[in-house]
Amino acid sequence: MGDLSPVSVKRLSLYLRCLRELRAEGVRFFSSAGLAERCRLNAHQIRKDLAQLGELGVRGVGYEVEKLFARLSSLFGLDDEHRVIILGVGNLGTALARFPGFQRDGVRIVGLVDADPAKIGTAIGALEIRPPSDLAPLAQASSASIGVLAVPAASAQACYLDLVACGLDAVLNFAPIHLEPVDAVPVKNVDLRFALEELAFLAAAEKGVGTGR
Amino acid sequence: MGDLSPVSVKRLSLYLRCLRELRAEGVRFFSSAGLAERCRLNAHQIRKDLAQLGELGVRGVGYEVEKLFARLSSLFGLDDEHRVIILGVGNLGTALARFPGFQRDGVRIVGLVDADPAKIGTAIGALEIRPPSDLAPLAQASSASIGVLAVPAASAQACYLDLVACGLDAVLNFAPIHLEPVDAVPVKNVDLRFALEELAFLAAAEKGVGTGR
DNA sequence: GGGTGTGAAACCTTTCACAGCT
DNA sequence: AGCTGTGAAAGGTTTCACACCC
Repeated sequence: MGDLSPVSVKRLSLYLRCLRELRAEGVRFFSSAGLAERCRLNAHQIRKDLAQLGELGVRGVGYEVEKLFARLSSLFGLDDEHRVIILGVGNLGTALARFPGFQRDGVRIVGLVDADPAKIGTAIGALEIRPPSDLAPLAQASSASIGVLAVPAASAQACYLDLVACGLDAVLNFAPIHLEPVDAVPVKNVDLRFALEELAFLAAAEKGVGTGR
Repeated sequence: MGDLSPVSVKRLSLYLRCLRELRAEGVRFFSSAGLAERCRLNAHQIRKDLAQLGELGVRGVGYEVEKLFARLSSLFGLDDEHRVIILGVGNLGTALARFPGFQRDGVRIVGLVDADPAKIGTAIGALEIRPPSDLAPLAQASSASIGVLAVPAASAQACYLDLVACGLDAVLNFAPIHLEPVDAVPVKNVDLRFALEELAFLAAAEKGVGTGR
């Protein structure tokens, strides 16, 4: 089986979301065409994506919701819960800690760490904010697998290295700086400014600005 | 000149960030190879991307920082400031309102809107939070071009339509729901849960879980 | 010499057509 | 008949090689 491409993984994640909806609605079977309509892609692509994971469908019938849900959950490692530690509990860190999507369906936040003495000891929901010195024991005790960086750009690289040292498997970085991956610990950089600039381009294009036309 | 592909636009935005750094460092000229090293891409791709925008470089010499900076700024419509209105001033909206990248280099937040009566009248920085009924006059008075949705998923589609009705050019959506574009007002959906799931996949792959190997 | 711009080659992704199973 | 899985075609993107200009 060939490796999945990142763009394919992104779509599979979308399918998983749709499957959650279907499950909640009590649907048991569906076709690629039906799913296509729900997530606005075409049926060909969905079949290609799913076929990569093995023969999950039944010809002439379609796909079984539970079976595919189980397959995708296991693909994303979501049947064995991912434990997440957030570094940096400013506005963004707080928003992430409270974001429902970070506390559901195979993901659980198990730690909040911030260097600000004024914040240490306070809590968000049921989770207390801990000092950086507690990071390593916290990571070990909770067997966390994912770190989230919501710290200023200046400290992001150092914090990333701390997370790597704690043995985490992957890091999600919100600091507006490109982190260099080390030791095969993958980083996903989410740069909000990039998203805004992409949009600025679309907005400018709408008006025909800067395109030379 | 053919249209720029989204993936190309994303890279151009990255180049622009690097150019800001180079400008700050007082550099006046650079080569595609030099930029490649700085942003970890290959020089071929950079030249291809930049060549699409016209003959910006000088053979045997390289690119002039100021010239390219001006070209990219105008491409993104950033020389004429983009004015941004944020809908939904919860944790995420507050984080965005305070995010430095949303208040710099051709982007300015000009309005905060929230339906919560307890928030209306309070301020973030110099900006007062206004009720939804103020949205239309606010958008008009400030000639805003970009709307940011940081509202719950349930109200996102309705809020998007409100923004469209106000004549905005593009919308950045953080609600975990896919918005259907209408009236050629482009939407960029930023789903934080997707980012996390992509990462969960990478983390799981590290351990060889769910891949069948 | 040095570094850009560009057409061709290699590579990957998406779309299509249809065989094959129920 | 209906819908999936798959090999082939089409469409894009990235990489390469080299002509061209300073």
